Amino acid sequence: MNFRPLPPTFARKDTIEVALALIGKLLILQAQDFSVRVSRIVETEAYLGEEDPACHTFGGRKTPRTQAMYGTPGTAYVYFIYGMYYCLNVVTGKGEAVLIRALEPLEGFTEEQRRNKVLSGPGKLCRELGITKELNQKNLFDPGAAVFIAAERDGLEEHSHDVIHGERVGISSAGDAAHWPLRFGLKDSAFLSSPRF
DNA sequence: ACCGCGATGCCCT
DNA sequence: GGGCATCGCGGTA
Repeated sequence: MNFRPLPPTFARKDTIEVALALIGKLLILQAQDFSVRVSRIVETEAYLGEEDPACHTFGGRKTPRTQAMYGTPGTAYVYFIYGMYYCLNVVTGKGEAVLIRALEPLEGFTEEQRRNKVLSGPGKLCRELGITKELNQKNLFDPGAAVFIAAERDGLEEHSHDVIHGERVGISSAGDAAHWPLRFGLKDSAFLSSPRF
């Protein structure tokens, strides 16, 4: 598929802007056997660092796990949750990050996988794509890497598209922060995660 | 359609 | 030892 690399500084912006800008971008995986899988980012969530009760770095926590979140903007933060799932984030710097919540399979997937929406959820997409701690702290904007983010050429990204927003998912114990509208989705996409916006 | 719950292991106190 | 940025199942309606 035809894609356009993004500047390495892509994620060096306000976290909410990055969460919005990532909608419509491509996540590309190149395997050792030269097979390629391409998907479109259709849903993200912003995590606003030390001031955000729902964020892993809330209160300035510097632990082994949160190390990646203080890395260079554009690095991957992959964490393990509920004993069986990984979740993938794009670090934006200073302890903030954007969670990738859902993808639309575009290339390198079967019709059945598309029908079954195997990438519609933060845990599901990592399971299906084989994303694990191995990817933690890797640069996500290097077109030579096994996993990277790029823009779609002559595709959705070249046209205007509407983004909807809603409350974040699964953080009910974070007080008011649970209601902050930091979840973003591609309007009318059939590949958004549960629960509905 | 919605709701409740169990699985399962790491992280942090 | 408690909690968790999830998911899919089984029950009730």
